[in-house]
Amino acid sequence: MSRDKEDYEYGMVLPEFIFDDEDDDSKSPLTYKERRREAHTQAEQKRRDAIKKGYDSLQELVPTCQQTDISGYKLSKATVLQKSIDYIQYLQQQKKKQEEERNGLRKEVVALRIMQTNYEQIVKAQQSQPGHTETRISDEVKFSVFQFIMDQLFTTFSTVSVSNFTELSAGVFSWLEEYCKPQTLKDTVFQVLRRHNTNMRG
DNA sequence: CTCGTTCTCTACGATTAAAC
DNA sequence: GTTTAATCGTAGAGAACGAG
Repeated sequence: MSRDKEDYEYGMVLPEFIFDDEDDDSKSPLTYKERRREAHTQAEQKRRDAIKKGYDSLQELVPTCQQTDISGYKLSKATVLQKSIDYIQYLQQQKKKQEEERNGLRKEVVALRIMQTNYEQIVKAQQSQPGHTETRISDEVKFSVFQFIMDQLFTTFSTVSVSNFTELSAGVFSWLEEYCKPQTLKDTVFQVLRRHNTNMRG
């Protein structure tokens, strides 16, 4: 491979084949310099095509870039880049939000599992109490008990003032204290059960 | 390691087309 | 008519890489 000294001044891009016929100018009408220039032009074109392809792919990927602008013209490269940046930032925000939501739900699941375990233990303890016998209580009796309790609560609640929130919350607290005590509710239940038994006998 | 070759990037001027 | 953005061809610098 022999080249003129002046050729080195360009320090340019060329595939090996360009130099193949260097010693025989009759094969090509183009000078060495011209051939180098053409090859470089081609390479540059190829590079620009790759960049263009990259912009096109980006535009296809980003939903906000998929439509052309109002006038119907293709979005500028700067716009494609800016919209892509905006979209990536939006996705990052979404991801963060979803992660927070997921963590919240996980905590909720843990709390609910603890509650479930507690309730299961309560049920288990009640079932294993000495003297406990499983007796079937009819839906009719259950409904009477429920109805009686609710009637009584409703009657007593009617004394609570609901004219504004302050009075309502104050009223609710004293109402709970007075009418929703376990002992009171227990008495109510016994009362209705007794009445039910009397009716059955009579 | 040096040298030659190839690849990649930047810069610049010219041109074109759309927007203002 | 001017401005702006995109595209093209060209030149040159430097990194990357393989051969010797």
